[in-house]
Amino acid sequence: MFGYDRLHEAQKEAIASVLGGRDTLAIMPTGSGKSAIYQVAAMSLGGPTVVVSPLIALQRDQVVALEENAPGQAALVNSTLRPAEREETLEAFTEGEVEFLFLAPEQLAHAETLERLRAAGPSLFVVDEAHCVSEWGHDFRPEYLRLGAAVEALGHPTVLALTATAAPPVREEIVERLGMRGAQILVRGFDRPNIRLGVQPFEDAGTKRTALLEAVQAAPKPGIVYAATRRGAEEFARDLTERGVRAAAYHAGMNAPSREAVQAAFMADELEVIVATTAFGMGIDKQGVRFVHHLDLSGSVDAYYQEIGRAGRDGEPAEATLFYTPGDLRLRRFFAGGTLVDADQVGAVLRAVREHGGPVDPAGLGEETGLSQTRLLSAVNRLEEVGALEVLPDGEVVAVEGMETPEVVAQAALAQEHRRAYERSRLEMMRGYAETGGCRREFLLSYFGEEYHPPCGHCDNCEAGRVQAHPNPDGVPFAIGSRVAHPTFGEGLVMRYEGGKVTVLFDQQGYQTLALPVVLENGLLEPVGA
DNA sequence: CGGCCTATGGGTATCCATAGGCCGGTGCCATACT
Repeated sequence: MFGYDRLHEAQKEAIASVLGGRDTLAIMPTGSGKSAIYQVAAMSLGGPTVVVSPLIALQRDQVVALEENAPGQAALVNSTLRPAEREETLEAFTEGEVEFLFLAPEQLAHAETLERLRAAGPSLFVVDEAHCVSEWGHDFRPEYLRLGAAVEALGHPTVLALTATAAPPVREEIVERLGMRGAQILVRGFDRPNIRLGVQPFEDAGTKRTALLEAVQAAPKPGIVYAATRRGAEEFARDLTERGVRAAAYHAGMNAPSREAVQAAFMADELEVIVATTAFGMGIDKQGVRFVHHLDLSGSVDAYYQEIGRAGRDGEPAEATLFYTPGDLRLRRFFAGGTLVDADQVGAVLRAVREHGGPVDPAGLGEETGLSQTRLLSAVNRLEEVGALEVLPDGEVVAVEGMETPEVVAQAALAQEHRRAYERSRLEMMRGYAETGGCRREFLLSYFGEEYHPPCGHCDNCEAGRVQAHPNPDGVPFAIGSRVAHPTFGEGLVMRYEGGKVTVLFDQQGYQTLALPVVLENGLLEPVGA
């Protein structure tokens, strides 16, 4: 029906899991046929399917793809529709005339829309690009944190979450926030052996920039350069053009037609190099990208791996080099700070909600509390996390009875502190990648919880002969993947060993790297559980 | 968080030192206007 000759094992396993009624999280690389999983599962199940997708462009791509093999079976609902079209689409879905309905999480904030989806009796709820729950939900697109409530409101159809990249804590959060029950987690194919990994360290930004300009000029193309800021992307694209490279910038500050034109030109090989902020990439499946270089480091290893994963999709040799100066960390530290709300602001929001009595739309509390929309949502999310507020499916909030204000505010502040610590620790892991003397592939794969025995022979450190064969696994005091407890950081998961240090992913504080002699001398880590 | 820019004060140097403010990434949606 969808034009596939056969399915590979991972797809079959995921489909079988969904058809068995199990909530399923499938982590598989782009191009491995994640769409086939939900398409085949959806057609084999009785009821219709709701697909949550973060970008309108992705929703359109999916509908176009389905239109070829299952005409009339897919539709989308978003803000670009006229009221009459929207009405017609929802009607068709409720009547069972359409199998697939694509929408962004924000759509589920309408009580009426949610009710009509419920009336359709969906049997499958798909969350595409599911890492957005964890990456975007906290401050940027808070509706991502409400998807679990929407699933409940729809009568808990089977949940299928799909993503290409998710480290263990991100997986955990997806499962928890979506309210997945007895979740089956399937992980496939993280290693991309054809991508050569490297880092080029520099003392100052100017020298680094010139070196990257020269590297791009000399490199086989097409390729992608990631920059941290819009201005940085534009200036770098301009300098490449002056050097005779067909290059253009891509970022969210450009108007829609320019963005589309740049992307189309890159896809059609009219452009050799695209210089982009993080705005570029989701849904891009271009085969012959020969390099993904970074002018500035990414905010996390998760983001970095996703970005370099756009190289070498054809399996042919490709390069991923990070051009690094320690000063790059500055801007990332700022971003990792997130939207800060202090205890007073959290308290003000809680009081405003209580004074209101019944359910209230938090967006309307701006005047009473004197806070911006972003801060309001941030405060609401923190209060929800500590159980002081309940967020209804339509986004309105009610105060939970019987909670002491000072206690709640202190807890919410602590929750925010943990979130910050986690974000900071993720950035520290990115710095760890930039500064490691070990096998870079082993570093990346262990970050994602995959066992790998270095040397890989295809990263700068391995090529320079700096990497020793893997230390005897029996020689380490705590097995990789085992749980340990620390007197101040609490419990965590042992991630990796390198150069006399051990990295532990703590549940509350995130990634911490500890000096092994100190740990052993002072008995700082204790094994936990069986 | 910290580099960069501008304003200010001191004081008369073909301006310097310092303080303070500004800026920086990702997209949905609703609303007002042409």
